[in-house]
Amino acid sequence: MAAISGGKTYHHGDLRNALICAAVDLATEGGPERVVLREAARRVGVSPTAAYRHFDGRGELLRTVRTHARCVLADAMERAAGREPGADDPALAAERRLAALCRGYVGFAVDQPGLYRAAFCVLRPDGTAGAMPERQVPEPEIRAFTLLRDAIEGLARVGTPRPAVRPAAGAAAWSAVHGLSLLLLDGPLRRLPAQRRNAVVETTLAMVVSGTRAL
Amino acid sequence: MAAISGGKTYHHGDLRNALICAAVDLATEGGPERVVLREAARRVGVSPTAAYRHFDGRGELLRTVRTHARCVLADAMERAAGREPGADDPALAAERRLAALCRGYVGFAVDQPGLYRAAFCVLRPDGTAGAMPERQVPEPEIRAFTLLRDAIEGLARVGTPRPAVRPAAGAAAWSAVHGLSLLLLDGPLRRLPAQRRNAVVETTLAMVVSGTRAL
DNA sequence: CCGGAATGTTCATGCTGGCAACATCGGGCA
DNA sequence: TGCCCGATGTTGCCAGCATGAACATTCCGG
Repeated sequence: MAAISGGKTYHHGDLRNALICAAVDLATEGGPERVVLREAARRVGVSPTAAYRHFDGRGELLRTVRTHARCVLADAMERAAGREPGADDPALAAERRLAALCRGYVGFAVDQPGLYRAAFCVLRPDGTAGAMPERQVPEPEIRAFTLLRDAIEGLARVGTPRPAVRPAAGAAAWSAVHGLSLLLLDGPLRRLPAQRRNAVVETTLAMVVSGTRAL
Repeated sequence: MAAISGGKTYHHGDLRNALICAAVDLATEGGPERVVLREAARRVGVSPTAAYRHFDGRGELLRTVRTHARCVLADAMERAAGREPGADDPALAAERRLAALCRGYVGFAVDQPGLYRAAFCVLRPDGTAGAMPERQVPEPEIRAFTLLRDAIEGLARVGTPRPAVRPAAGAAAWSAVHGLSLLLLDGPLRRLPAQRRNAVVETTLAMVVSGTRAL
């Protein structure tokens, strides 16, 4: 992250990484719209156009930040689930794990609003608004989603009365925590005092868990 | 919306409204970030700075668009609920109404992605990132939310076993449909074929309805 | 040791938001 | 009736941003 020598050389040596770090910092501070090529370059101490040697443009840089943010989010969820004490009843344990993952999700969003928003910012493919499906890269799986889906599957496996696992159940749970996070961040639930906020989170989690069970 | 005479006069006569219309069109086409003062002015055929006579700046214009979009969203929800056939069983009717409202919500988001995103875009208060709580205008109630909350209250009133209506239940339901909408629009559920998308919507609705009942 | 490929820099273009000074119109008041 | 002032638009200007072209420097492999 930091260059070894203090002596400034013409070549930075690790510009790409340095730019990513700066951009992540920017996103952390002010969300995706704050991720600005010139500012990232400025912080690294390099001319703006230098970034073009390593990224196609602002979009590419933002995409990289987004990938990083998604990764950090999933890590936070796993950590939250890891802290959850086990339970003798496997069904209870599965429920607790799902709830813990969701809590981790929302907690990350609240603690790191900028990064969270960057994790799900929309990225215009490019200026050409034409047809051309071209790059049909299926887009790497988002680990946060995988975690939720697996937790729900686990819930279905041990649950009583062992509900059929609907393929869309993961998306439903994800919708709830995602929407909740955004409403808490920029939405109308923004200024909720911590106490009330917690109540909303727990209510939503209850809805998700029992709603999933009933699917 | 349109000026009566074709003859261009120095004074537009209804610039504020014309700008709002143009801005709404822009939002419809490309979401809130597309709402650009200069472009709106250009479409109306007026100089950019003229807009400053009617709006404090881009933020004000966007805020107006947002208000409009929220209103249109609520209208769409009410229309969707109105189309829903009644039921003899009041509990069933209440459930149907809630589901219909939710379907209207998501349907609007999918049909009008730009407007929907504008309806919930985040608006930096102003450049001054200082303290100064100042304008504590409690922000007008969002009708879409009110509709959901009332529907849930209605559900609780006639439901069996008549669950206590949790104050946060509305927020939970809102979270689900909001998150679902965003995941469908820009999120990873973007490219879902209509059939699969419908399945996800219905599953989420089922989760909301039964999850709310279990609260 | 040297020349090409990487990597950075400067310069230029075109977009945006925003401010100040100036121009024009139109309605109310003497 | 006529005139003046405020509302409304305009031109000019500046700063910040994305992006591309042409040029400079450095590093590394043959």
